[in-house]
Amino acid sequence: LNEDKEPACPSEPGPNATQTFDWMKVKRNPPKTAKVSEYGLLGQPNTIRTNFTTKQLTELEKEFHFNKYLTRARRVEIAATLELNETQVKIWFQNRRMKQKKREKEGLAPAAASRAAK
Amino acid sequence: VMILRSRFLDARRKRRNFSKQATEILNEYFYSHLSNPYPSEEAKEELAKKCSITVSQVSNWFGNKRIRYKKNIGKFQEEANLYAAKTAVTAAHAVAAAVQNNQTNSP
DNA sequence: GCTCTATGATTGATCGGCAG
DNA sequence: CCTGCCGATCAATCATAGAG
Repeated sequence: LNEDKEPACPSEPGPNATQTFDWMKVKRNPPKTAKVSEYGLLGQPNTIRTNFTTKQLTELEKEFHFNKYLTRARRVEIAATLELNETQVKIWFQNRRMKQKKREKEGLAPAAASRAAK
Repeated sequence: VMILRSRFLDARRKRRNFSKQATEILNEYFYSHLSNPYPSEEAKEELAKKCSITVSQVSNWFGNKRIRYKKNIGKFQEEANLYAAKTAVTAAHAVAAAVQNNQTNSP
């Protein structure tokens, strides 16, 4: 189902200096958050980004305040309650921790920055 | 769908476009490093300071730039040539300065 | 003033590397 | 060998700023 394949790609030296470097070719594998069973095997189960519901996010957020890290048991419990994979719960906490760290960092730097700016 | 509207909670999304000067600096770096537009943490901090924005904003800018650039290289061709020429000039100046410095310091 | 595009930010998920 | 975490990044999307 993929029609990649550009008219020219290998060594296509454009007239100008702009070439096609490796980073431009990087392709991420599509999310495999699927549980390929259910519904007739069309080819496209869940290769898309999951949209968490407000309820799920609220619960996850609540749990995060309780514990920044999950135990295997807690993860299984939460995943079942919110109808998510253990992986999704795991990844959510991972991202949440990074977000937390980013905020703490951004929350302190401005003080020094505003000093010189203003 | 009703769930998606919860996005309104992001009041901080009241973004403000970066100054033209900041964008200029970011683009100069991007196009002069087009073979690998991934600034190190140190480079990001330096760019952030020069642009008067946060390091996160620099990261966001490069993230968006890289994705959008490769999504439609043709659309940025003009911009790419513009900055390529600009950096070529500054590079020439840098070389000239280096040469002169070399002559006066290492006889 | 409104429609359409450019752009900054957010976020679920991936990639590579490291530790256990 | 396998699993979780970190840091960085991707990729799609949201919401607004700005161009026409």
